[in-house]
Amino acid sequence: MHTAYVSVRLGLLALLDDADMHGYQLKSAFEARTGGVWPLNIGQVYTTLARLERDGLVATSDGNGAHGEHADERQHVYSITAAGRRELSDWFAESPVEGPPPRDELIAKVLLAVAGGTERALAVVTAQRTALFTALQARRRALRAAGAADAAAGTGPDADEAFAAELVQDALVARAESELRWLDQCEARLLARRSAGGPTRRSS
Amino acid sequence: MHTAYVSVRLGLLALLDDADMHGYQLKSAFEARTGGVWPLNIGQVYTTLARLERDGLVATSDGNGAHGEHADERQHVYSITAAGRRELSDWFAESPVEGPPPRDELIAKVLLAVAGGTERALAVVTAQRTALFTALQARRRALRAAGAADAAAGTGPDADEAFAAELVQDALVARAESELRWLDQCEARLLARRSAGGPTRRSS
DNA sequence: ACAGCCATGTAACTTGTTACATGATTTT
DNA sequence: AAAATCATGTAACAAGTTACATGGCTGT
Repeated sequence: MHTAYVSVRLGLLALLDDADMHGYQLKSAFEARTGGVWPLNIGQVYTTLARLERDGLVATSDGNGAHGEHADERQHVYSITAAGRRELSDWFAESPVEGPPPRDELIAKVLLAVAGGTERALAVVTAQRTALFTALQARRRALRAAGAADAAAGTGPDADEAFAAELVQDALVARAESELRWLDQCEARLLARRSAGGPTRRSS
Repeated sequence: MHTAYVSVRLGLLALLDDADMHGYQLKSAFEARTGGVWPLNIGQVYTTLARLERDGLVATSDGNGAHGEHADERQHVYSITAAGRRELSDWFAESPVEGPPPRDELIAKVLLAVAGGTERALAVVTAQRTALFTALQARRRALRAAGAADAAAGTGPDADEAFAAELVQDALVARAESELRWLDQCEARLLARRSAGGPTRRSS
């Protein structure tokens, strides 16, 4: 496929690769697997499943096996198809960096603030840094909490979910730290530029 | 507005806040401002401008002022409106972390690979790390090149573009480094989990 | 009876994205 | 004259997202 940023679609596919499920289960599984940070509207599960079925990546069957008769209408079980498995393994193997990098909100904000002049850019950088710092502290707290939950869960039924939560909090903390460092770099470059007599307003 | 990830829409708005332009100029300006890493299909500029106009965030006028008569049809100049400025300054002020974090391709890939078992997850982590490392080296080279270009441009006409390229390469390098560190963490956690007798396949 | 969860789905909409058609102007 | 660049737009579709309608089942 040629479209780049498709987490829900391939996420559902990955869950179905692990086990056949129906829509409602997929919602819970998706949220559990992503440490609870990515809520998924149940409606989207069904729209996405319909599109996956349209594209032949999943197949549906009634829950009661092949009884036919008056099989329970409201229990559609989805399974991944061979084509779906192919698509999924392509996704897992695929390099995360081919073609242009995904548009990032923070990067876009800063770069485009620079278009409005050095002063505006500095203001935006400062504001974003403050907000990020607060968020980072919250994430670190969440990480400690996740660690405690993980220890408590041991190898119990919630261990998988706690493990996922830990991984995702790691990632969010790492990202926030990297963004903070980048904002510092931006500020330094902007200040250097201003004192070097650079443009304070866009030239053309 | 309630939709979260809108870089093109607000990007064009930010550029128009700096100066009135027509569509074709916006394409060049957007790409210049984003250091050339985010190419923008010219068609999208016009669709996005049409939507911005529909929403009252930009206004259009013919290029020849208010002549009326047979003003050049093919030179539409767009300007930001008061409502547009409000929207834009909201965007700049807005915290990057309210509500759930954006779905990230790499995080999603790893978390959902974990759903398929520890071994699969380890394979994905390794593959992604190798690819990322290669990309990181390329980015560092690009950054050195951007630095050289910046020095050469001085305060000339290309200085703005070179400056933007530098900022964006900083960001991409920082992100890649953070992702690499995270992948290391993931591997460590996965290995610890495996040797602790954790599940190698999803339980239910 | 009622609240709340389980379960399925649809209609409507948003932004992002590209392929295509069209023509003017400038450069070679 | 041909090629490249400037310039504008439309049609069509993908994926994400939510509000809403519908009903079964379970516990109080």
